[in-house]
Amino acid sequence: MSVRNSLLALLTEGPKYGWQLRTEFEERTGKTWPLNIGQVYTTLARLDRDGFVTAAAEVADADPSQRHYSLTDAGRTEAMSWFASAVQHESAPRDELAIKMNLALSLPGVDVPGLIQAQRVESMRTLQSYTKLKAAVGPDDRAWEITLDLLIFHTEAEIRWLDHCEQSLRLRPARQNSSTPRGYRAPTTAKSQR
Amino acid sequence: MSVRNSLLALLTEGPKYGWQLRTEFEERTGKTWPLNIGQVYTTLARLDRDGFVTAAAEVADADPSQRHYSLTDAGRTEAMSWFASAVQHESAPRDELAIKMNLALSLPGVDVPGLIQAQRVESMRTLQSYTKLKAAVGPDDRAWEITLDLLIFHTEAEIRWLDHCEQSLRLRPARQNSSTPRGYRAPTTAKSQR
DNA sequence: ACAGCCATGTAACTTGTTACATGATTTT
DNA sequence: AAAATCATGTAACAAGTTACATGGCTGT
Repeated sequence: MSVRNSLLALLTEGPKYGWQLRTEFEERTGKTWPLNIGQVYTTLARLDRDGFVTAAAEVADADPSQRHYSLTDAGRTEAMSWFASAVQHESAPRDELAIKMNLALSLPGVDVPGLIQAQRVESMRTLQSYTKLKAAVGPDDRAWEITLDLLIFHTEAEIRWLDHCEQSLRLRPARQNSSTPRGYRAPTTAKSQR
Repeated sequence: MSVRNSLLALLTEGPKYGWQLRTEFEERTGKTWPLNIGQVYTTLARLDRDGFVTAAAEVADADPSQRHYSLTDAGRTEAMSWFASAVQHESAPRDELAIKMNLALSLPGVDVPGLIQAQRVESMRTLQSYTKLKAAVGPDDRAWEITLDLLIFHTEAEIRWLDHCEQSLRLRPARQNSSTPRGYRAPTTAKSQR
């Protein structure tokens, strides 16, 4: 929903056209997340379909090649409620790293220490690149600065967690999979279950 | 790709059927992310289409109502390379909270301190629920435990970041939007620009 | 008999995303 | 004249997700 909501948010300032929305989105988020121009148009079309925006007929001094969109009442409400509501993390998108780690620990033959090390190398590389970028941020560019801060905080948390996992693994090595599947419809001929 | 990769990973242990895949996924990830059974079947169908799994013809002692799938060579390669590669965070999915904060700061009329406070309340509520859950984890359930640890680390990082933003805001309040859009095709009749 | 779980699958939809086609204007 | 930038849009696909339909088996 990020792109969708972002376009609605930008349109609270007044009618804007597709190319402009992309430029403003990228500028205001510190150029962290490039936005494909095609996606702007598909998203605008869907917002139009859903009644959140309409093509603005009259915009003063507008280039005729620019198609401006403006918020409907429903669109304005939607944008406001986005800002008013907190981002949920409980029923959040599946965390790929956590899932991977869990499965790696429960499957035989996966090199868990290797996985941890590879991920740590990658995360530290990422963290360093953020740190370098942050040192080069201009004094006025708060967007870029706080975005980098969040990314840094998250990456640091991830690295701490990797250390944590490694230590847990040292104390209690991964079992070679003795889990007995439960809860399935047992074959009538009892035996099986590897 | 999380669901897709997880199913491939689980199938490295041998042929399994849809319902079993759902149960094992949920058990091995600490029941953190419920997996709709329908999604298992749609994902399996797509994996089949893409040549990563095939319907396993012969599984000993199998209930005829259970349709087992097994990995193809391509599927096994895919699963292995998932474990071998690090999760990328640089070109990562757009962080909704960072985007929201940036837009809120750059738009007039958004109650940024209110937004921060609402998010903090939510994040602290989430953190507390994780902490309570962690206290109740059984000694054997490493999956659940490390998953909770990651969620806790991430949530703590987020709260610290919210504090950080608030302080930045105190030092340097949000401007009432004096940004002049640049880089667009200027209307021939110079003037405009709101 | 009926509820509930095990088990399969399909249809439909959402958001994100890219590749492609088209053309005007501006700069080199 | 060619290249870059501004500007629009469509087609098509990936992945996630839910709602619905269907049926067998198990326990009360």
